[in-house]
Amino acid sequence: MSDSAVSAAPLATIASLAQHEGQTVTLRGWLYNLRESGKLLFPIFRDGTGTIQGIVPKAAVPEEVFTTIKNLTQESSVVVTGKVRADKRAPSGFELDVENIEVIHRIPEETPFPISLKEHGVDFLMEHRHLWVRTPRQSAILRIRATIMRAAQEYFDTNGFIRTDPPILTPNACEGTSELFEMDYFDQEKAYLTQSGQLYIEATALALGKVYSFGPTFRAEKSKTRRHLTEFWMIEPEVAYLELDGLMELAENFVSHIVKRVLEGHQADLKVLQRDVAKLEAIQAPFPKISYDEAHAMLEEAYKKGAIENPHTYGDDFGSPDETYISSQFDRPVMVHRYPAAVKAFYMEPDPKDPTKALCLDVLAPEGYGEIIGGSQRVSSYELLKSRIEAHDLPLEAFQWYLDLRKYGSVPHAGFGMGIERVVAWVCGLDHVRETIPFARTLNRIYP
RNA sequence: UCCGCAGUAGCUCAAUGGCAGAGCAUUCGGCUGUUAACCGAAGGGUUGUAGGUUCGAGUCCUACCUGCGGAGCCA
Repeated sequence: MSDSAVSAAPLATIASLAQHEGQTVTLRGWLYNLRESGKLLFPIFRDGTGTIQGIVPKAAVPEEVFTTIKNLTQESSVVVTGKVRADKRAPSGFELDVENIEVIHRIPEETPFPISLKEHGVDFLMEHRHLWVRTPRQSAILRIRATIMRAAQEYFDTNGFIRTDPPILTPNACEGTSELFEMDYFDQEKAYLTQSGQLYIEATALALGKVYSFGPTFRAEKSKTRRHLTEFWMIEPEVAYLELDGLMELAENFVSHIVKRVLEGHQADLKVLQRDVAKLEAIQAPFPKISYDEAHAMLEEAYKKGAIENPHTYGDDFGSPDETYISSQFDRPVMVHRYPAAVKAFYMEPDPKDPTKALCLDVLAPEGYGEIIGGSQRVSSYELLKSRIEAHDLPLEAFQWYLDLRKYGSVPHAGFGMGIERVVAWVCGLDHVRETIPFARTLNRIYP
């Protein structure tokens, strides 16, 4: 096991082994699992890009190499040298004929790696999230998350948007509704963690035309559902002179682009997740668009057929089961627009054709995943906005700067926010958003 | 906050009010094509906490703690 022998072969990653068929390469990673059959060992290695099974016949390697591998423990870190060989029996199509190994850190058997290959409960896994992320499934999700974030930014960056990041510490509620995380801001003041950058990017949109923000947002709501985190990432475009129709077009092109990028780069990961790829391939703009009234009619029909448990009251927002039903009726995301203004935020522009409705949209992901995007055209009239702020009992002083935007060259403008974790959950086919972020923050967990 | 469910070996789970068990993990032994390998053996327990009922409680009752699922709210 000389170091020179180990380092002599060129470095490779497991994901790129197809390019190294027949060559001897060096992999740097960890032991994922070890099976043995007498004088034959089958160590499976992982390196963050994938997994590969090594083959170690006792007769083919020095005694010391065989013994070292035979005594390895799960998740011990190793540098392995071996020859890449195509093999039909291997799930990835390739195997590694191990020639040499260097153990970087061997986990003692008294303290085995806690996460075995067998089934575990949610609480145990979340308690060991720092180790859980090593498993193939979790790694696949995190790689797809990275692509979704990159594709989202790429779409805006290549379409003339300027990224302008709003503050994370804010002086007041953006919408005056959700619960906020509060903290002391030096001596006299309170500060709050942002729940949306929207109001701030309305300001930068009027400066730069097309902008977006991307960062973490915080909600102190005591929600405990598969769709909620207390800390989540949101990407929000805001565009001057954009109206509702244009906003819907932006949303469908944006979402289609993201799904396309995942399909291009993550076939292997989607396979690990056992995702039905055909369902993702159907995600192409344009998306179906229905009004709140039409959605309400669908729900009435569904209730008559017994497809949903409770009737939907006209005028109310849609509940979680309502959204799930509506979205499950389409093979691509459905855009629901023009909700009753009364149930929506104060800053949404009323529909000139029916002022009781707001020029807003929700995008509901298919397969019952529910809302991934919420957005609207914003009130552009100073007087209307001022009266709305007052009607919602919001402190006028705090919104003075926001009102200024309507005082100096106000224009129609619109934007939306997309929750990254919900998109990851949908694209990966997961049943809970806690697996979509490296370290989820939920109502009952802030560790690890 | 409300409704429902659950806490037993490191993990996943059994156990009619009557001796606390299995699989995996760990250790030892066997096996040259295994795919969460398999076969044999060993070690491993204050049954979430505090009370109560009972001859006897993992099991029944009360309170609390922790977690899970759902609702509301939202992305």
